[in-house]
Amino acid sequence: MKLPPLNALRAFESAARHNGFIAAADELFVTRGAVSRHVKLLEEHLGLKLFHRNHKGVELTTAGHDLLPVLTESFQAMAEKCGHISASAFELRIICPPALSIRWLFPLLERFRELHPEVRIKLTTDFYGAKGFDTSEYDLGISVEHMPGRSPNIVVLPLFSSYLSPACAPNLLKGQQSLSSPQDLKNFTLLHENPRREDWKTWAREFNVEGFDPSQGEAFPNLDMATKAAVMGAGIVMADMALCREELQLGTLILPLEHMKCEEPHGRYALIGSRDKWDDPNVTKFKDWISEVSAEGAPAA
Amino acid sequence: MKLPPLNALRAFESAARHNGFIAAADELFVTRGAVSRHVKLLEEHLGLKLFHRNHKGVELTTAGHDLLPVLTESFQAMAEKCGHISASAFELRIICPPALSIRWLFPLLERFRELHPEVRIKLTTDFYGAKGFDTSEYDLGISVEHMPGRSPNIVVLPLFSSYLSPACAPNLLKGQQSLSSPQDLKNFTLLHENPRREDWKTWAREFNVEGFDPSQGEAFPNLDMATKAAVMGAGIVMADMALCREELQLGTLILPLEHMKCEEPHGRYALIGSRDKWDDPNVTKFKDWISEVSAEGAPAA
DNA sequence: CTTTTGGATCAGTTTTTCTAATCCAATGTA
DNA sequence: TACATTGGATTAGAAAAACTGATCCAAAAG
Repeated sequence: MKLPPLNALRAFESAARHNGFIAAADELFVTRGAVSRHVKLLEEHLGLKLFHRNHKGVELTTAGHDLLPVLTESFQAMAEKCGHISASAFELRIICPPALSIRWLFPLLERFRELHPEVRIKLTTDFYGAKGFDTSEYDLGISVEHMPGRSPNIVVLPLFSSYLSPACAPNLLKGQQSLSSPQDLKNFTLLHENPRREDWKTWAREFNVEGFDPSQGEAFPNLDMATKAAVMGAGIVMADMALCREELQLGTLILPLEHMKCEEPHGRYALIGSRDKWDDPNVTKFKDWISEVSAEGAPAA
Repeated sequence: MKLPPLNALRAFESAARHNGFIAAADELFVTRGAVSRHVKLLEEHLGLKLFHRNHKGVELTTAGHDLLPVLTESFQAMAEKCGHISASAFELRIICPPALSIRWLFPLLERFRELHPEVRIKLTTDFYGAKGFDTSEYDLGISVEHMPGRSPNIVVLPLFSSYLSPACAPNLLKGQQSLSSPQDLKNFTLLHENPRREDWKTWAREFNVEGFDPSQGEAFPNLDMATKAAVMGAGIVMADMALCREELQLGTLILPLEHMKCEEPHGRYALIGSRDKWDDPNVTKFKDWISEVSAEGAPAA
């Protein structure tokens, strides 16, 4: 079956729903005549009357009653879906792990919003989860990314490197224990970001340090909290230098072994997204903006 | 949400389904340019791309993938429903009880088909069923109708009267038993149409006949069979004179009490239908035709 | 008896849509 | 390397569709 003229279907649907051509005309922003004409056209197309025309308004025929619901449902479904899709065109769903989010991205985001007020950013502050970056849930992700060979439809844009080095509150070193060589670490509590990274271990491996247990100490759900704990003097955190610049500047954290800093060994901070959406306008805006922001002020040089 | 231009939606749906604008253009009987334009328009309306344009054809974006199914389903549903409705416009569903159908309507119907070949008659030969004439299943019904006061949205068009009188095969009266007064009926087997009518009883009441048992005898599922049984000499049927004109003419049935004939006491043969459809073109064609046919040759005058 | 309500209709105009021709880029083919 | 082929984009002009606004009409309400 060939579909009747769609606009005629719509006019009929509206007229039937409102039980009158005038109401339909109002809804569709046209004149009564236009609606009348559309309905007539549809009736001719189908070969039967859809309305009984009484002196007072119209009333659906059996056929009209039969036809109405499927039209209403269909138009409704299409309108709803188009609405969602259209709304999603102004939406940018970003996922960023906690420390990076709260210590870096979040404060910057306001500037992006000023620059592109039409883009509605939905930021999720969390780790990716077991299956890695979920392209159906998020348009972009920001985190430390191991560059080579991801899934083929994932694109990675490197942003900046960061460096790992042990950090602690200055008071911690005012006691009996000194911390001038890595071996001294055995006398301190180590503070860990638990769920993902094994930064102490990698740092130790990187510098071939032995004589302390890099898994000893206390664990936190993310690096932000571990860092805060360090500020409070709870121990020594393997700090991500890009993420605690404020503490370092204020002097609430110091780097007792500053000469021993290694580049994030898992990779670099990067923006990732699906190839599909990589050239979407909003994604592009964000890409451009974040590249600039990263270049301008990020690395702990 | 305001619906995007419907024709653009259709063009996109077709293009997406075929994975190409050319195939869609063929399906919609337009040029490639038209499809291209429609899709572009829709994309502008939604504010995002629905296709990735590669050198070789097109490929749906995430948004496109998201949008396609609801469109396909909706258009499919609408097309199907319109198809059904449109087909029903050329259909006339008539129900007629067995004896009337086989003895009167059926042979005449060929003439109607010649006159209006575009109307597809679907004749159901059966009694109405417990709830009476079902306006949702049938457009028209033909049967004996008690005129006054039916359900308000049922219309009745009287066609012709018929008459009841006992009938039997001539041989039946060649035996010992004669049949010259109603009281003689007690010596014969009565033949009944079982399911609906109590014609013997009403006839007896009509003429105040006593001295025989009007419920005695054999029953058949309809009057056609009872009449045929009478022709075979099985007994005496309360014949509907309009429905056994052939037998009476041929002499295979006779009316031993011809002076005692009563008009169908339940009413007259009539066409009935729902008020809704009473002026539908096909219904009108049938009304006009059957009125004429009835007037011209029906009554057993 | 007049007004109001709700739809039908028509001529003329506006808007949309389509076509047909031409481009363009990539890819396979000779 | 040349060259046809494929599949989409683009454009101006032409054709078709849709809309308006005025006018009609019939029934019902005031």
